[in-house]
Amino acid sequence: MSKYTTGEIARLCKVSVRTVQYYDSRKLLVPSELSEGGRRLYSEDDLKKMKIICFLREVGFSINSIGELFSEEDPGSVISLLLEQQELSLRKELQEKQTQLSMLEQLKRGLKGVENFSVESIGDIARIMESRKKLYRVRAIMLSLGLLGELIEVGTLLLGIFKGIWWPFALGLPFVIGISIWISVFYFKKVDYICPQCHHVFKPGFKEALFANHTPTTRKLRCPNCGHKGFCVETYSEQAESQTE
Amino acid sequence: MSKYTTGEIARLCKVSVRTVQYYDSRKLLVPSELSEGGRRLYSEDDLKKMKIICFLREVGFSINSIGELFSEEDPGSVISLLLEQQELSLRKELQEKQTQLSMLEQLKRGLKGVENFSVESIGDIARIMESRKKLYRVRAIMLSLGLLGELIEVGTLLLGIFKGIWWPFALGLPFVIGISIWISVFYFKKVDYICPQCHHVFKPGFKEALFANHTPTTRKLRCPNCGHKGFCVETYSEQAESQTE
DNA sequence: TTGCTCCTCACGTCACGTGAGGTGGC
DNA sequence: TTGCTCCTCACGTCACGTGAGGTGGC
Repeated sequence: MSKYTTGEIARLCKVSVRTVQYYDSRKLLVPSELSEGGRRLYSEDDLKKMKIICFLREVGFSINSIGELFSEEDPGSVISLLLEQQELSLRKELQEKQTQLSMLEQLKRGLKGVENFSVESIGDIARIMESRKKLYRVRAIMLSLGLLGELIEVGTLLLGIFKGIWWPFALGLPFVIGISIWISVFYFKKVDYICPQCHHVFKPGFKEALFANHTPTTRKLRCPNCGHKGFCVETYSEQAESQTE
Repeated sequence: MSKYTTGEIARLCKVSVRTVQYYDSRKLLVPSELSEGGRRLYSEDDLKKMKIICFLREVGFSINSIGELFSEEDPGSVISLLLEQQELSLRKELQEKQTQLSMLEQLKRGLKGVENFSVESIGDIARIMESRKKLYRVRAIMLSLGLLGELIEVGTLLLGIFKGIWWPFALGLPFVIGISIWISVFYFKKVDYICPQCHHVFKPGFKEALFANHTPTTRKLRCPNCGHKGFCVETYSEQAESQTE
């Protein structure tokens, strides 16, 4: 029966000598024999056990979990529980990494559009990213309301053309106009803008915002803080949030 | 100008008080003022900085990296490098988690097929999983050689039938038979079996293996260690590997 | 005065890595 | 005898968490 030294076990299992020693200190894999000089001597069974330990570590189990598994008199009852737990935690970590990666990508894309970078730009982008989700909801509400208006308008118009009944259209028109105005005001309330120059967050005048040159996510405004006039990125208004709370 | 206490900063950034204190000790976010009683007082700018720090931490940056970014006089030159590094490490971690998860799934599936579980069963499954990749290669070699044999046989046969030229077929036949035999021996050499009873890894006699009842990955054999006769799982032979090294 | 918040040590977590200084075994 | 391996402390890593014992501020 051949015996393995610490270094041999380490090499055979592709780990460091320190790891083998550490598993001894944690009572995970205590060598079955010690030489007269106090050196660890591992048996064939020890090697097998070490390989199982290393495999379980590769799958992500903690040393404590592996220890439990080996010390349990009925490992069959523990193993399935451990597997379920581990799968859950792995899925969670996977999800987390994916979220982090997508946030990183968004940050990268956001920084590409920044002309003169400063650390505050990161704060702007973080704010934009966070508010993006909230703005999606706001825009969804706007869109559905707008569609409702369209539906009423077209419906009553058809009713007038084909059936000669015009009073629903007459009644619907001011209603639809009302919805349109309400949508504009609602959106205006929910939205702030970030100055690309001084990173100040502000709400422009209603008139200025209404007639300003704009893209889907920016609007050309003058910053009330530094006076810079340029395309300011739209963001969810924090005040709007605290009002609803 | 309002000032924030440690607890307020913590609440606004959704971290613990300890974390805020820790960032102070790490010189990441030193409060801009101290009260007479020695309490930390944070300014509006401090809050903004803390939000940026928390955002970068959510993306997975280390405290050291964030510290570098803030202490650099030209952060623009550092940020893109940091972003690249972070993306690389995130992709690596993601890959790792995915590998772990798929290994866990394989382990779960493997354990379902085990009748009486013991910790050694994990070792068997680990061995099977590891050897699976290697066996794929072995089987690929066998398959391509087998196809070559088929091709020769069919080709020369057609040549005989349609052109009346039979000597290639006569010459090819023993060649193809030779290939077949060589394939069997080659495969036999590369493969060991695991006893489901005592987890002993062994190589059966060639004749026994040839005529034994089998499935694609198991074969009904008698274990030379414990005498148990049952379906043993095929695994890549470690000896075959050390011979080729 | 009473809660509540905050303060500073200082140790714990997790799985080892990294020396330092000494020794076993071929 | 000379390398090489192995031994045991003991501290470092990473980003905090968790008390303990004391105090500021409303």
